[in-house]
Amino acid sequence: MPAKKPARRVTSTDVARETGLSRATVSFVLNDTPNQSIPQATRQRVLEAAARLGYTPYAPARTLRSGRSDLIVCELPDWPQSPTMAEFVDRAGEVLAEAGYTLVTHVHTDRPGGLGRLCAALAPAAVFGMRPFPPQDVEAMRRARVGVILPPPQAGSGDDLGASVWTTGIGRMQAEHLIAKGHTRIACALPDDPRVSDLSAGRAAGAAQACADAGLPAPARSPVPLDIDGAAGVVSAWRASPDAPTAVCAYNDEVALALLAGMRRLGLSAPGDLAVIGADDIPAARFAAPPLTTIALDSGDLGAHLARALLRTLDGEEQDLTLAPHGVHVVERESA
Amino acid sequence: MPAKKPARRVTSTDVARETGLSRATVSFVLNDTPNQSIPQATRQRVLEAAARLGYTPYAPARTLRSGRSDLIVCELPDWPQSPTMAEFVDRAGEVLAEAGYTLVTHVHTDRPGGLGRLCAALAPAAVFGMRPFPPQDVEAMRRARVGVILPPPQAGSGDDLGASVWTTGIGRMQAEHLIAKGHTRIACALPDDPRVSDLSAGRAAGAAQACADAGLPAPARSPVPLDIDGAAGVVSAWRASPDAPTAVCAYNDEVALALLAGMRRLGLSAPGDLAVIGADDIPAARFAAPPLTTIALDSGDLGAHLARALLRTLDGEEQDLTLAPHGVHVVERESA
DNA sequence: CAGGCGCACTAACACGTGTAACCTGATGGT
DNA sequence: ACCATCAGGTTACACGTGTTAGTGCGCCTG
Repeated sequence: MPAKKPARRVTSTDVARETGLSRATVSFVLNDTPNQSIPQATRQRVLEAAARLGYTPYAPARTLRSGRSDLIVCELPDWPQSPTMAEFVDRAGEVLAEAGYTLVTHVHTDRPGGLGRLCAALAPAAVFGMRPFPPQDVEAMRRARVGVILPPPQAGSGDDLGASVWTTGIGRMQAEHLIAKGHTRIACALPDDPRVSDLSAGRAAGAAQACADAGLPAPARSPVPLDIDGAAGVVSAWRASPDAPTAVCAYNDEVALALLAGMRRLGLSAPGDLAVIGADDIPAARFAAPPLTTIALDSGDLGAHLARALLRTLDGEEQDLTLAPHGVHVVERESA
Repeated sequence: MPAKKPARRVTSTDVARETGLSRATVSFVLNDTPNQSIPQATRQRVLEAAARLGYTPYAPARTLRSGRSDLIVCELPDWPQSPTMAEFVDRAGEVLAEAGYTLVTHVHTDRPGGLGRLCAALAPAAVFGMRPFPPQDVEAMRRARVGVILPPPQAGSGDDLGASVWTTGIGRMQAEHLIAKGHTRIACALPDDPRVSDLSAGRAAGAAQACADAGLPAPARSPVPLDIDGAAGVVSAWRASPDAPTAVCAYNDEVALALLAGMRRLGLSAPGDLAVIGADDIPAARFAAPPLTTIALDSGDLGAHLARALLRTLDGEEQDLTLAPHGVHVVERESA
């Protein structure tokens, strides 16, 4: 491997010259364009030359010509990413690759406009994420002629994609588990991180629905600081209140772990003094004291499912995107 | 907002027609090409029309013309991603954006070739990641004329980027902390996940270096299963061995949490019976019992630093990429 | 043997952009 | 009076690809 790089790109013109054919014929072979009669011998000759020269079609030119790129952008949340998330992206990418698309991800930043600039640079066929995009970015995507945007910008915050699976469904399942265990006074523990306020509100709303269905009072919502003393303070406040909750739905496993640590400091333990259920099933959950009961979802399946829905929408079918809560289930350990 | 979408892209021809100027003049204004005399009035007119029409230059065409794209790909590892990771990407993206580049990420998958296809589709200016790329992908990137690849493929696994900061440096600092606390018999706890075997080996090697520097015997390496019983088994085995370790460097916080849980099951506690130090400072670390001492690194700074090094390399400077361990430090809690 | 027809292939255009080269008046210097 | 210069533009080409509209040519058929 020489250090000098001539830096000359191998184009389809090169393989045309190599085979003595025209560039058009080469293109027909490489894309197996239908309604073209090309003898097997020629076909072989082209493929061989292409492989020998190491020809790779230049995507920008292809995109320019065809008007649409085969890229799909997935916006990753900046909240702590479980291995779950990697699996989600992995499976979604697999499904999309099968359909000829290429998946790239983009980590969300607080500065708005980043996603918009990205879409201007990529001209992707579709963009999807787990929560609604800021209007500024949506505008940029529209200008970049992005075909499909998920969740759709016009959907209210109540019935969009994020709400259906990652939020409402999870919160509901948390509360249902606690209710099945006999609890009647339930609280919701929310993080005080504003970045996830919409998500946490959604999960709490799901829990509230489950309580209403069971004829129970709506759960109180308390922000929980992510340090031991702060969490202990919240627990003390709960126990001092007139209708003290006996169980709590934590926004996620980290909030739940904070609560368990706070209880430990107060000499309390779960589930006896207070049952705690988390969400996401992060690896640390099983090592907590006591091991944390939580909600897991098979995000691999979810990713594949979502990707398929996206493909259908790209094909023009007006598709409703309310996802069935595929494989979301309770992982029962000891804390609830 | 009408439902009908004419789906016509706004091109620079449109703004030329709108202003009554030629397309070239428009281009000169929008890129403020030097050595062109354009009166302020015309300039204003163009900018205004561009804004009014919502013109966005079409990246594929621009890339095709200029030969180089402004994209840079960052391959994210599929190991559990701490918020740390998001911060790393965020800061790196910020620095690159200042220089006119756009950062996209791609989550690593086990199937090789994914990254290669991505590069063929994006034709990025550079690709960087945290560990060496498989040869198949490197070949694809070379064909796609990717300018800079980090870590460079020819570098051995000993001195590349990943080894310098994420592995050796961290392992060394773990061991140094334990040695400073008076420990002389140290063990290393490795995960049994093959995906991170190279990383964990690097961290263990760093710890071994520190021990050698202090004249201590090389630490034993034990794989730790990520469940309580398995971890407890490893701890028992250590204590039964003739030269039982008094402290252990865990590959990361999750392994450390597993060890703490295993010890708890055995009725042991840290740091009295066995000191445990983790790495990464995940949020759950501070909620462990006892709170976990660990190594944190300011990955925001690290990302910015790495991005700047990448930019220098793109500018042609032959840059050595051994990163100074920026802001890696011990977070001392109670477990060690 | 003229005409029609499928085969194998090619010439030429379009996509949207950046830029080098050229053009046209007006002005200034000698 | 004449050339040089310069402001303020425009024309034309290149980038690499996909695709439409042909173009010869051999073969079959009436």
